[in-house]
Amino acid sequence: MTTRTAPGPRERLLDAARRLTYAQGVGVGVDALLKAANVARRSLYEHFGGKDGLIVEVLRLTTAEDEEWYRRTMRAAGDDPRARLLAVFDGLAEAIDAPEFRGCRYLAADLAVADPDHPCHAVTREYRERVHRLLEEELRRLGHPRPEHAATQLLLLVDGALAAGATRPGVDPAGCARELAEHVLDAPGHGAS
Amino acid sequence: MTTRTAPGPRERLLDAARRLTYAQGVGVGVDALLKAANVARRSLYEHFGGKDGLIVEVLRLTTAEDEEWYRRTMRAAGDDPRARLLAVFDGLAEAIDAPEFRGCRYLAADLAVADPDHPCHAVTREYRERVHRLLEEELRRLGHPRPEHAATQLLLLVDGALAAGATRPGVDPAGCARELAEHVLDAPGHGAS
DNA sequence: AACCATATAGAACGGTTGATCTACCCGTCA
DNA sequence: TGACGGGTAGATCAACCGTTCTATATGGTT
Repeated sequence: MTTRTAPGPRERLLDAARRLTYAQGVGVGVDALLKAANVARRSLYEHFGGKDGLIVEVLRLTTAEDEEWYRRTMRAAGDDPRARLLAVFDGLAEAIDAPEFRGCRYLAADLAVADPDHPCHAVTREYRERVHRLLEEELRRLGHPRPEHAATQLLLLVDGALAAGATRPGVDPAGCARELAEHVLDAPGHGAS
Repeated sequence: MTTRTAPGPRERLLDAARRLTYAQGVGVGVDALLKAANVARRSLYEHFGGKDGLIVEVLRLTTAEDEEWYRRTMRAAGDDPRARLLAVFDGLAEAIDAPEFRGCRYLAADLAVADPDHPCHAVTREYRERVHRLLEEELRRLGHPRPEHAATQLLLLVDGALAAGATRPGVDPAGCARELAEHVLDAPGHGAS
């Protein structure tokens, strides 16, 4: 039963780690995490087995949230598949404009963790597959002739927008990506006059 | 005078750092760099003042090389601006296919170094501006109605392709990006029949 | 031959890392 | 009342971090 009480050490740790690993990368020190979460050292190792376990759990949590963000964003955009897909880029624009925006946390994690067998890569990979399927499904509803290919293109635009948003302040990457996304959606062949 | 003799400690360090910081990120240890370069500890601090100095110098070096790569790739593609711009994405496909490919080193550096005042950010930022100008100039030659905007879009496609190439093995991000790049180049209004 | 800049090799520094451990505190439930 | 699980606080550990140091070797110049 998950009643609404004061958050325990586990939740505090997850919340602090979500913020700190995004702001400073997965290289944050354990001490900083403990201090930010106001949690005893021991609790970390009891709940997550170590720093790596905490990081992977944070990724699991945020991927689930972000996937839900895609669903919510599209749901709020109505029924038209085209509008729903373009709404993703409008939402992206907002996210990039946020002062704490620092790029895609999953790309950052993948680039920062050199070991290809580290469990965090499996989490990020599955997340991308889920988003890809989400987009693909919507493209199918739109009647797109190549939904899988187009989904890959949209995902590339999302990644590009997040990267540009993190590295080129002052431009409007989401807007740029949105224009290109329109070209993706307007592929010939799905004759929905 | 820079005759062709056996590479000194400085060059060996730069070469080792270029490889290791790309393979393992800028978080590589000094010991690993020294061992890979077969260089005495002291040489690092005499030549670069410290690890940060070495890293920044590596970024300066590789950005110069990569900018030259853009020029060379476009030069080899002939005179037609359109072919020259699309050739960039063909070259990207090759780079992504290379076994040692691990994404964009500059994006990785920007995401890994949290301190916004770290000198490495200035290097990467200037690099992106230079590439942007390169693309913009070519778009101008093409007679594109919005060369600056289109250059931003092409850069976004490049970043997206590099990101997707690093995180989604099996797909062909450069090919996807190339298709979208064609849409960018085909913007209406530059009446080149 | 003497000198000097430039290497190398490696000890040692203080600080920090992630992880383990002991000691204690407190609310719950038997 | 008493035991116990879960939390805190903090000492402690080995390992590693980037840096500085001394001592020594090498190669070219005067």
